[in-house]
Amino acid sequence: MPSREAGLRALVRSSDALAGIFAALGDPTRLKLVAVLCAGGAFSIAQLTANTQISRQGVTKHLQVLAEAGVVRDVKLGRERLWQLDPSQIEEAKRTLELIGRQWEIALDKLKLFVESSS
Amino acid sequence: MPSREAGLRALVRSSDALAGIFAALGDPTRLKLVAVLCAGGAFSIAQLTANTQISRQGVTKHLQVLAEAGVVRDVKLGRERLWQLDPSQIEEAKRTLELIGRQWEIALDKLKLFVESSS
DNA sequence: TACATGCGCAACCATTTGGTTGCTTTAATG
DNA sequence: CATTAAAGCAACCAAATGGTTGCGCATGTA
Repeated sequence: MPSREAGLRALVRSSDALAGIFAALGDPTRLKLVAVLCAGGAFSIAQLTANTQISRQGVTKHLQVLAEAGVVRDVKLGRERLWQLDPSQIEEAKRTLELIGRQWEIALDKLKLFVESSS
Repeated sequence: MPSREAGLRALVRSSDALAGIFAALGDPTRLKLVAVLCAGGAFSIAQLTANTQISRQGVTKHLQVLAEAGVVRDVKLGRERLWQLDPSQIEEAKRTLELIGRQWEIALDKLKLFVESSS
C-alpha cells in the first residue's frame, strides 16, 4: 500500500524542476510577459518589448528563462521569432500548489479531530 | 461594464507581490521546507535543518525569504522559534495560475471558433 | 543592390542570492 | 551558578541574476 504522503514525497523528489518553474514566474517582468502571452497568439520579441521599460535584449533574456522552464515556446517565422505560451508547466505548478493546500487542510482536519477527542 | 480582461490587468498590476511569492517558491530548498511545513505542525529551525544538507544559518535565511513573501509565519516559544505555513499566499499564487490557464483556454476557444467560421 | 528591420552574440556591470564561518545572546536545566 | 541548547548577528564569499551596450548576421523590401 502506497504511503498517504506519496504526493508530498513526489513534490520533494521533483523539487528542482518545480522550483525552476516557480523561479521563472518569480519576476515581475516575466510574469507580465506570461500575462500577455496567455491571452493567446504568438508575439515577436519586438512586440513584447514594446510593453516593457527594458531593452530588447533584456526581454530576450527573460524569454529564455521562461523557455528553459518550459513555460514558453518559440517558433521562427521569416526574420521574426514568435513566442507563445506552453501551459503544461503552469498546470504542473498549479497542481503542486493544490497539493500543498490540500495537505494543509488534511492537517487541519486531523488537528480538529484531536482537539475534539480530548475535550 | 468592466473589461473581460480585468483579471489579467489585475495580474499585471499586482505582479510585483505575486512575483515575490513565486520567487519564494522558486528554490528547491525552500520548496522542500514548504513541503515539510504543509504537513501541519510547527517546527523549529533546528528540526527543519535536520532534513537539509545546508547549515542552520542557511535554513534561517530561506525561512526569512519565505516569511517576507508571507508564505510562512513564526512564533517564538521559549528559546525556540517555531515555523508554520500560512497558506493564504499560496492560495493567491494558485488563483493566479488558474487565471492564466483559464485565459489560455478562452483564447483556444476563440481560435477554434475562428477556424470553424472560415472553413 | 542597397537599405531597413528583427534578431543573435558577447562583453560588461552592479546587485542579489545562496551559502559559509565565527562569535554573541537568550533561555532551560543540572 | 555553570552548562548546554537554540537561535541571532555580522562579515564574508562565489556565483547567479537582471540589466546594459556595441556590433554582426539574416531576411524582407524599395
